[in-house]
Amino acid sequence: MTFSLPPVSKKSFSTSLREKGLRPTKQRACVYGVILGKRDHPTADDIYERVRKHLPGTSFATVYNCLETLVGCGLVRQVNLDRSPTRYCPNLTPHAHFKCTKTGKIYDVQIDQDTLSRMQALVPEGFEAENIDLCFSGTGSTARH
Amino acid sequence: MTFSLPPVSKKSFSTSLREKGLRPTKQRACVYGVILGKRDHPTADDIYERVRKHLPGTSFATVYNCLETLVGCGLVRQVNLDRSPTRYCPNLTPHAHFKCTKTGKIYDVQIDQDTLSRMQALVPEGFEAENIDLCFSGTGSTARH
DNA sequence: TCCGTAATTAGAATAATTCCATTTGTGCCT
DNA sequence: AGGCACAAATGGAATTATTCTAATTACGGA
Repeated sequence: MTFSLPPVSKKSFSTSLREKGLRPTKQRACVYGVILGKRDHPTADDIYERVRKHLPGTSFATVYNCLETLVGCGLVRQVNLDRSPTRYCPNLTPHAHFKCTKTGKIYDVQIDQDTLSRMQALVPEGFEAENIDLCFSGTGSTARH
Repeated sequence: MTFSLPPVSKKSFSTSLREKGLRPTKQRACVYGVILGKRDHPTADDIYERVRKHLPGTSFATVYNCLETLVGCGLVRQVNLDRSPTRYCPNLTPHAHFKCTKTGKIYDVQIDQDTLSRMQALVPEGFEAENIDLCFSGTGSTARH
């Protein structure tokens, strides 16, 4: 397994799903759309709110189902920081997260290939890392708030 | 803030607490003891079970309180991997975690100072990281199970 | 010893997520 | 077109880790 810089090709939403024998339903498209549309790190709850503006009948279970599907297809990433609700992220390039302990705001932090390789090299002989998660927490830039 | 290799001195349990004006109660000592005694990554639930063998009256709230206190004093580290229950870890050296997706087992992975510095260098101008969390998930060594 | 506060306790409350049983939608085959 | 089989969505109940609350207990210092 490698973590090279552009890890996922610009494949279309429908194609990614169909490759796995899954259907590009309107709920899935909508969930994907609202995550992509606003470059923050929404929780399932946030996504539910946004989706219901477009498809008012949508249930919570559906939002969770769709998210699971999208994550499974590699269309969005799941971000777990401490105990807070899971967040979702359309940025598929290798990146870390920085969480400001004061504001709760989450920032993407790019990881260069060199550092990525080094991190990967930490994994001992015989272990195969499919996924790397790096997150920082601390105080955000005073310039930004 | 630095993440130099031996980040916490070998201060005694009581001293660490008293420095913060907290009391080294028997419950706190016991919680600390059971985490230290078995070098795994127990959940609050595991810890509760173990503590009750020594102090049968102990409540769940107390376990959580004690854990919060110990984490606050830097005596144990909190480990959050994906959505699973929080785990606790007496290893205070800078290290990452590897979670085997098959067995659920968690391994400590040492981080050398050089890689640590590089990771730290990712944090953008104006941000101050108090904490770094790095975790891998994938399949563990076949040699080990 | 007594007092004030810290710590513990039991149980209720919360919040995110998952499960379940049912209904709805879609693609396919004739 | 009609019907079938199965995938997906739905509403609500259930689960689970964790936190809160109000009441009790235990220390440490005057």
